[in-house]
Amino acid sequence: MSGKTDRPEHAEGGRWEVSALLAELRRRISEHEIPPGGKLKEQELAQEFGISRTRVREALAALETRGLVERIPNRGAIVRRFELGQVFEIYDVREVLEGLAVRRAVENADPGVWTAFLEECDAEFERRITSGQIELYETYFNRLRKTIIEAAANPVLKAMLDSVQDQTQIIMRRVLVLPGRVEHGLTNLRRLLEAMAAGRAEEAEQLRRLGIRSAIEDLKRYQRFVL
Amino acid sequence: MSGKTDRPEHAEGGRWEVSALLAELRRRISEHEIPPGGKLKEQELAQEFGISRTRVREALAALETRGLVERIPNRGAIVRRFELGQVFEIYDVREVLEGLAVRRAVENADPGVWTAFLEECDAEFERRITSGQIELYETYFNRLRKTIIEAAANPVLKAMLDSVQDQTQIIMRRVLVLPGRVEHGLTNLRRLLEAMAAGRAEEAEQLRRLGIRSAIEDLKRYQRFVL
DNA sequence: GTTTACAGGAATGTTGACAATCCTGCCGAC
DNA sequence: GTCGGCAGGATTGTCAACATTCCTGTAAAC
Repeated sequence: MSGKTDRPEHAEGGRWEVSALLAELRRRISEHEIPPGGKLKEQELAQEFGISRTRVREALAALETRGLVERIPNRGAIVRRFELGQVFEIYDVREVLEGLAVRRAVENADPGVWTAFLEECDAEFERRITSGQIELYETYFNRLRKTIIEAAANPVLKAMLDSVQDQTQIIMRRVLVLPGRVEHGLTNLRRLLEAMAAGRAEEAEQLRRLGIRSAIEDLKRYQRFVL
Repeated sequence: MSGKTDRPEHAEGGRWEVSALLAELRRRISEHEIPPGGKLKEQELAQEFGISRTRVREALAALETRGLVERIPNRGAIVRRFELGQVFEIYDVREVLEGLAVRRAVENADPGVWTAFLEECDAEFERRITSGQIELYETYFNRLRKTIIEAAANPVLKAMLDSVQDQTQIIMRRVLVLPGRVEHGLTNLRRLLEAMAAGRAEEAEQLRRLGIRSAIEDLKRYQRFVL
């Protein structure tokens, strides 16, 4: 929707810029552009975005309460580093939240939406993914997930899911390349979409939770390679 | 020493004061000391706490990301006012989160903890509550809830539950006084504690969720009196 | 009587400067 | 050679002042 500002230097936006900085920092952290433990220097960011340090600090504080950075007094803000145990904690919560989202989505939305996703997920699609184009799966899955959360129509739920997504995006991307993971994920996904298209909300919720647990199992099994 | 803002000797916490202000504001909002829609003036708070407006602003920003206040540009921060629909949205999420907490608590903690709670919840206890001492129920329930969340041992889950608790404390206190609510709640609670003491995690989770849905049903039924 | 324009005051938004703290490189003692 | 102290620079924390925006009361016009 709202295009990116190519030039942060012309400052007419007032308060809009601090949220732009916030979104940009979220992206950089999620995309691993700034690695865990990386420092976020206030002056640097202030200069880059053409705003004052005070406003940068505001964005940093917001990132802290979102759990993306850690602020040590007098030592600045660093990108938070997640222990494996914390990832499991996050996914324990994520499992029930995503399940709720799927259930509400099935209850609210037209089944045709899910049928369309199901048709898109055909043999040719699977062949292309399993032959190496994993980013295809990622794109497809993110699109589906976004549609589900949208259909769930619960802003509180959406905010919490956004938060956990930010915190775990990188690590789950690493899980995607593990042997057999996408195949397993696709099988789960088809069953999930079938249940959703058929309007079986309870079953869909359970399948979604199963899919998440399955991914976590793979993470546990291969944790030495992921970290 | 003769300054207007001579504070006690332990006042040099630096960053400690801003979190103290944050906690105090959280309390005032939760306790309805500042009503929904009430304004939070920066200068007033700065003077009361003997700190600068900049730090007050920091606390206000944190409250905003926690969803407790609403900040309108150039018009200041007001305590957020919840529509009934938003309360339902929050409780949709809260249901699955509290359920998860109970399940993990049963899995982690010693069953004796729940037996103790169960014994405390006897006929005499119920008589005193139903004869008007509703605050007894509230205290007891909050204690149990805190124990459960503690036992669940998941900081991410705890943070989210704290957040929803802050946002709904007042409205659920109003629900407590509705006809038959505490009686209904106590019955649910006993069954829940029995399941927990017996180590039936799945059943306990379902019972906890049932209890929350039941409270929400009462809220729906009497919504004209609650709002 | 109602509406509109406008000035005065009050509150918020933003900035640059100053103070406190921490990290780094260097130097001398043992 | 290693350890501890010690400036000097860099970075964060805090503040008061200035700029901007919004609200309010007053008065004139219709």
